[in-house]
Amino acid sequence: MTKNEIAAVLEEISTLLELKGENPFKIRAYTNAARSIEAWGGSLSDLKNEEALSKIPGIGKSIADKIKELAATGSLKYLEELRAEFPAAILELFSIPGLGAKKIKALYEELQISSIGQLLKACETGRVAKLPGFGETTQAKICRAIEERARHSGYFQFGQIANEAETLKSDLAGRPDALQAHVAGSYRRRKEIVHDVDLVVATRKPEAITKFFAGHPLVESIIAQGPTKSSVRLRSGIQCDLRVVTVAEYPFALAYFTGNKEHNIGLRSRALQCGWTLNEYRLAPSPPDPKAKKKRGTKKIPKVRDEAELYRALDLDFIPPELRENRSEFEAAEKHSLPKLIEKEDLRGTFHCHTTASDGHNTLEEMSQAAQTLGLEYLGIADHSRSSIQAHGIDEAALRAQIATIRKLNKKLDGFRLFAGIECDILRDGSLDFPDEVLSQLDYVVASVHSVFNLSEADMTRRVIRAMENPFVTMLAHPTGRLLLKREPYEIDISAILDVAARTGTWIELNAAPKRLDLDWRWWPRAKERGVKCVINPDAHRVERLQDLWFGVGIARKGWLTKTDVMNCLPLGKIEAALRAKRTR
DNA sequence: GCCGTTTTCGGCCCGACTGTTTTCAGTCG
Repeated sequence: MTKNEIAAVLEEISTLLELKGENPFKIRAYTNAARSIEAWGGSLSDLKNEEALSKIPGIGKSIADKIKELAATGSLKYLEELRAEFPAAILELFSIPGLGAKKIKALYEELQISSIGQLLKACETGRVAKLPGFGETTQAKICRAIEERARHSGYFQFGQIANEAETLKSDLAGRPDALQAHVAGSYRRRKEIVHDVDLVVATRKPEAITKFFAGHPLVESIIAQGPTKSSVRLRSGIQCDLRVVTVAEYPFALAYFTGNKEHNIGLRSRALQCGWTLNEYRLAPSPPDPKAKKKRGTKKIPKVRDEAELYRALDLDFIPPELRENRSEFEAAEKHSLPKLIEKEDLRGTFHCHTTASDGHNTLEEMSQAAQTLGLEYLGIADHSRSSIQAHGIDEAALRAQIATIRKLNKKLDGFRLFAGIECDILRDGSLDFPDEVLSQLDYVVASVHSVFNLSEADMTRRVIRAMENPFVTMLAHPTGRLLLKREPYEIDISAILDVAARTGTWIELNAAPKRLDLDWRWWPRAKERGVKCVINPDAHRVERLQDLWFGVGIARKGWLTKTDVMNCLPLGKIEAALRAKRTR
């Protein structure tokens, strides 16, 4: 049972309690616990440990017991009992926008509807519209939502919607009536998966901005539209919300809609301690609470013109959006110990790229040229090794030829350097796809798993560790093999992998391809603690995809990394020494 | 069900929008 599966169970309990009409705060306690587990950086084995469990915020005795039962047995009696009270398919009704617990309960109790199929039928025969609290409009909306649902899942990789988000932002910012415009929400926090795009615009003419937004060519349909808030569906299928505020309200709205929710609660409670209330529009004096035994503070409310001043007002250093996940950023901001996060400009080169020699779409020369255009000082070429048949892996002869070409090209290059590497398959038993004699000819080796994903956690961990113990292995690529929204990570003990990385000096890749973003940002603070070095690689199979490095930097920032944590921030002169040093450790 | 520099009991974020109502409940973020 993985961390995310446990979170999913807590989420399901919360939904079932909602259907039962339980105490809303109890329901929220389960949702909070689920989110808390998801966001938590620890490993699964810690979940069996009572002390570690009780340190996770939002988890008390009752939920801790349930998690222990889940971790130990893989099932939970309490959940089974709850499930028995409703038909299994009823939960899928929650995926229809506009349907919540109350409406689903009514549909179930009045019309015995417990699946999307039954719901569609009932809408088509007009029975839904006759229920109290429903109507013709609601019925038609449900029909449309069911059709919409068939077209997309509602979840998107960050990279899939980045273009739309940036286009809308710059088009809105370009309006003469827009005084400020920004993308907020999970996109701004650089979450790997987003399910909507939030935009905030400051203006004196809300109607003009709203009208422009609703008529934008990227907008496919309008979901809701009011004086300050509009929701639309974009062509990609993602929902996009626009909030229109005044200039004075803008910093509050931007912070509020950037979130995340737990971070906002943290900000609000800090405001309360000062005797203020914080919402998406302003800081205001807290209304007197007749029940309060003692008076709260009544500090004078300072002027707030931007987000930094908002954080300052709450006695905090500015917290970069990527860190706003309620994972100890408040403590660090209070103690002035937030790290100076890595910036895009800090990257000097990168190591994991493919060419037409294996399954890439551009030649060595084209990739080299593109890297120089991006302003990089070096580029490592790591084509697939011979066992990766599906990726046209190269054999020893082709590899030797590529090494020779790279050495020759380097003689012509000035102020830029190509490194000869390989993305070497880690075979089933943890041995590598080429013998050491071949690997020793290269400048570096990227080791990765591309086959036999279904080993047990112990076997997979042993396999990867064996590869990492080879001194010629410079870095471990995409350590969990996940493909976001497509393929689950294979079972592997990342905590153990990080220990071995620390011991052997093996760099761990942050694969910047938006479908991977692996190793996950939640692990990086732990990696850093143990002195493990990161390398941000685009895994580019064509020149355009070198730009994925940008996504990698976002995730590295989210993992609290600075430029000293990331090997490819080293300039050319130092990276060569670092590559050599890795082999002679 | 969780939590505590005000607390072991009594709080727990709250505003926007929609649709069905005729002053508000439900949903969403």
